Amino acid sequence: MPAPTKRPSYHHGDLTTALVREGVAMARDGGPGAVVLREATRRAGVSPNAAYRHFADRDQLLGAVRVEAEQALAQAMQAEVEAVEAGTRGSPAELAAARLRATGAGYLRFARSEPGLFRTVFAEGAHRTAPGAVAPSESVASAPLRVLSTVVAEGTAAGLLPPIQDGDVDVVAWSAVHGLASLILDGPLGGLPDDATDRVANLLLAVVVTGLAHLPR
Amino acid sequence: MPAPTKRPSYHHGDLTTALVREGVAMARDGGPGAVVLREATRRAGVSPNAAYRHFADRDQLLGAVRVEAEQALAQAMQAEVEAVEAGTRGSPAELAAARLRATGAGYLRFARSEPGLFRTVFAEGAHRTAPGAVAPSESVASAPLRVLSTVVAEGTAAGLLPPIQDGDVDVVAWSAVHGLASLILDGPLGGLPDDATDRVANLLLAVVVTGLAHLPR
DNA sequence: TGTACATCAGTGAACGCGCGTTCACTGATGTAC
DNA sequence: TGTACATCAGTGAACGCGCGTTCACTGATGTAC
Repeated sequence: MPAPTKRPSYHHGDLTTALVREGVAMARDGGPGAVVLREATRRAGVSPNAAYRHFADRDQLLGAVRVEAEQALAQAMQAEVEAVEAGTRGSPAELAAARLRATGAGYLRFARSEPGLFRTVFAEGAHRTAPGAVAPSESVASAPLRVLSTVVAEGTAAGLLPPIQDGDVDVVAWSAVHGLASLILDGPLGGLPDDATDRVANLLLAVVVTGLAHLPR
Repeated sequence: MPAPTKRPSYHHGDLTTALVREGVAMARDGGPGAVVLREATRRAGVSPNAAYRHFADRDQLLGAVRVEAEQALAQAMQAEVEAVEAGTRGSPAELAAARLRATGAGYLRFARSEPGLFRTVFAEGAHRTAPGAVAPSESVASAPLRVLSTVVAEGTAAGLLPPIQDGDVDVVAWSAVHGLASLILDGPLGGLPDDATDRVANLLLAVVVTGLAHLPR
């Protein structure tokens, strides 16, 4: 581990960015609990209380880290979706199905390759809202949800998915992959070998897309 | 809050049981993080270190609490499954489908009504296993998984579910409901009004059962 | 271009927190004879 | 039935931990005139 590089002047320059960057590094290694304010300042080569010029408290720093993690997740999903585009084949509905599966596959890939960041997205208290708050489809959606919603909208337009209450399909699809990710990361599926995990993931994606497509209309 | 009742003798009598009971109460109120060893002894009217005659450390106490939570979850699922039995109607496959949906509904009901206990079942580190550990279907299954597996086996026998790799259907079904539960408890769906949650839950259960039933064989 | 001064971004030292856990000890219990 | 003694289940006091956070302060910067 490199010693914190001496900064040239008394002022850091961009401590806000530096603290978030160090926070993301900690989250990547150890999840949300590992995002420790004092450690972030240490790594940035600054005294602990310097952080309070930039964040009201530790929770606000964690919030900023969470946003980064969320964007990384969205990018992983988007990348997987766009990979489908390449070999365009089949009917619009078939393409839409492939893209929907890819969205889920990207989600699962990210959860498995970046467990710390994934857990950070769902850090305790991060989503605590007052009862009766607006549904996700009605509020400003998070970046990952926006990726999913777009793909779902295309699937609906292509006739693959049923034209039901806006947002419901998103929640169903999201739940399925999120559950598998959770059971792998923090549940009894953690010890599953990679090939079994892949097999189950593919089955899950197939079941959800098939189930949505075959729903009574 | 009642003061700890004076116990008649120097010896407690059944401190192990008492500590687990208090631990469960704390978990119910605040999840796994709220299971505090010192507080458990306080409530049992005993000095903190007395706990160490019964548990090696705090983690072992939490483990005992987790087992209780797991059994409560299994009971909630089982109760919902058995409620279906009452009005027997339709083909064996239709009955099996109803029972499978009931299993999921019980899971979701428990997660929503006992969030603290539900979170405790999946407490951090609870399921941490060495890589390459056995799959859940091969190991001694947890009580909730046993309930699910039984219902899935019936569904397979009834021809509702595809005869694929043993355990895979369980994981798919489990993932779906677990994901919704997680998104509600710790994710962005927390603020959803009850009726919307119910609607989405029913949709999810329908999609999974439909998807499994319509899978290419 | 130079200076006065408000403002901003750091420092250094210290707190309190409440926990899990350990040490050396004592009161109560049950069993062998 | 009584006593000696090993064993078990509690007590009381104390540690160290590392954190988040606050206080009073100082060095650096930029703007008005």
